[in-house]
Amino acid sequence: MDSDTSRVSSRPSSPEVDDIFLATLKKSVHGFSSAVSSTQSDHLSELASLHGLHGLSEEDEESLALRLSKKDHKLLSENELQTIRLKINSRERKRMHDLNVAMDGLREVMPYAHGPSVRKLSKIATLLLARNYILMLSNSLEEMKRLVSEIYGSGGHHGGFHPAACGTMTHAGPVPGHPVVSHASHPVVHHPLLPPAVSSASLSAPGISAVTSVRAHHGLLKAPGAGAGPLGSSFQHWGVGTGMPCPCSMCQVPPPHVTSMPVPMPRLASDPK
DNA sequence: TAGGCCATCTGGTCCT
DNA sequence: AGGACCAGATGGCCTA
Repeated sequence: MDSDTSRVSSRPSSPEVDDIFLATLKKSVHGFSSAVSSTQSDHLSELASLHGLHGLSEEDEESLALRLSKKDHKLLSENELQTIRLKINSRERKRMHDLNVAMDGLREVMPYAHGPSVRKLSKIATLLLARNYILMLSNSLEEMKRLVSEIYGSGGHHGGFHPAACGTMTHAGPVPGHPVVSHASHPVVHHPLLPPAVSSASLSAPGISAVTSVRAHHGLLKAPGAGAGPLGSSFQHWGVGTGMPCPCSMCQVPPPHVTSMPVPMPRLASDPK
């Protein structure tokens, strides 16, 4: 959708239907259906009359157009077909709009600078960043588990720790040095998922420089370091104050299986594509 | 002006 | 059969 706020305002992802319809008509005049002499309602009303239907509302006419048999479709004029096409287009727009909403939701939870002065991540950058973020969090979790095992033994026993102690530790908030610290509420951060060139230096630059840098380094987003993950093995996970991992069960959730390669989305049926 | 990003349209394919 | 999904084409907007 939009790559910056100015484009958000000037190019909404869901333009008014009237505008779209007018644009479509305008395109039709220059396109395949150049003879637009009467309204779609007129044509559908005529067709409805053929089917013994009268006094149709606009919605009725639209649904009628969609329920017509193939035989009826052959009888449709270009305008009726265009009405159906508009309906299909509308659905597609809605689908893409929903996709963009989901993409915005993903951007919101990404550890990246947000705000009116910062350009939105592009879709591809958002997806690549999300992937690296997930990999990084998975690696962090693995590291946590490893340290817990080292400290409390292989049995994973909590020892003298009481769950109440959890509230005073990592659950209270992001620990300095932890990747989560560079979250949306911190506009200027050292970005854990990006190469140094696009981390603190780039993000601290005003305006578009941040994402411009991201775009200039797309390739770097694609390949997290093998084994060490996006952050490398030297990443510091634990609180500076306590230096102790949280031993509670929440911190020991089995990590998801992480692969170093993108996992293809499952397509339910056999898809030759 | 070229390139990047995006929204939209469109036709094809798959699924329910 | 209708809707969802997908990918290619197209054109607009913006930035360097």
